[in-house]
Amino acid sequence: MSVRHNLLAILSLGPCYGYQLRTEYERRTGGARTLNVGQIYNTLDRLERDGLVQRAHTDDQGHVYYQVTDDGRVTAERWLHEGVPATFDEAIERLAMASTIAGADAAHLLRRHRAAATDHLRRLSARPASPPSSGEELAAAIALEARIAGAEAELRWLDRAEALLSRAAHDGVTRELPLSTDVPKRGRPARLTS
Amino acid sequence: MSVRHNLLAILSLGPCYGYQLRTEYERRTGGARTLNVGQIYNTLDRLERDGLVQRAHTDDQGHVYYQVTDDGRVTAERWLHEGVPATFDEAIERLAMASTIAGADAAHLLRRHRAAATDHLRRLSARPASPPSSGEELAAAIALEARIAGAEAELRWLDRAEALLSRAAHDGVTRELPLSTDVPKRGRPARLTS
DNA sequence: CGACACATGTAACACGTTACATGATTTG
DNA sequence: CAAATCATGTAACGTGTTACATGTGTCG
Repeated sequence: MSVRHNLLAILSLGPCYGYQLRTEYERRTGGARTLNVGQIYNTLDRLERDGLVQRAHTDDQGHVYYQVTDDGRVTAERWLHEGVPATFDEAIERLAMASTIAGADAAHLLRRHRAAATDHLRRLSARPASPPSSGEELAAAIALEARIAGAEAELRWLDRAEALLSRAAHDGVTRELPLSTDVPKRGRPARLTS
Repeated sequence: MSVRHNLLAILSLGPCYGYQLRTEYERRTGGARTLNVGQIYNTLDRLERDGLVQRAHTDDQGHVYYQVTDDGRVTAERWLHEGVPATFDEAIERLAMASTIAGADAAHLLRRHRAAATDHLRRLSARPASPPSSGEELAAAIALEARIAGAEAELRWLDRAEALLSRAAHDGVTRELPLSTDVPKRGRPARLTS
């Protein structure tokens, strides 16, 4: 449910065509993942099937634009702001995407994530840490430590992210990224002359 | 590729029937995830299709046993010991499973994980941390910090896991879990008389 | 012209998830 | 008998991944 929601969130900024979504996706996720182009068209078909996006116009260069429906806008909004991310990875995606979206309350989202992560960590730490006395308990202890370390990491990351956000605000950095306006040029790229 | 490999690793300990695999899976992963039974049969079919397991005998109670093929044994072995887990989650699964398997060199696996994680963290930290001056850089910085925090968590977890393993060895805890021998009883469970 | 990036799409497949059907067995 | 668990399976669906086909426009 990740690519799907990310694309929907981008489309909520305005109509895009498929190839463009790939660029926007990478800009807004720190270039962590690169999307196979085919998957974009796949996902657009599925979003359309579910009534979250519609085909819009085709421009004079043949770009096929899609736009969110009302349903899609609500869904994107909910994905960004409601509920609690189930995994660290999902939290990252949501916050990175939210930080680039005008109107998204990244600071609020961050606080909600932190509350959830704190709670999660508290629950994990609640169990008594008597040393494992069987192979089964040992495996469980190893897995439990992993979840604890993950929750701790999430909290530390949220602190650093908050610092980044407030520093950026202080420096007057405009957080929100509008859809890119520079039109990619087709054809073989000019040779680098460095 | 996770359920698949875990089931294969369990089967490399000896023939199992489907429902049994569910129990073994949960014992060996700290009960983190509970598997829908249907998925077991699904996965067994796919493993059989790929020549990694075979149907074996059916016992007098109707339990349908599966056993690994030679290919399957090699694949399980490789999954546990070769290569480097791509994600934190995969590292957890592998180490927890390996810790319960006789003949698996958990300590060796752990050292390899640590080397990979150290390297990964070093690469992530290499980039200059000049404060982001655009929304795009901000998103990238947030994502990067997440990856760094995750890598740090993995290292800390590996330290704790190593401590758990060596403490268990010192305490004489038998790490390896053989396939459970207690036969589950069918039928409605006896009422708790606490 | 040939290489290469932009651009759209199709088809097949992998894995995971869930709902459902079916039946045996044991307890209350 | 009714309820609950053990146990096997089937069918459908969702997302992600990849390979492939096709075509356009530009640079060298």
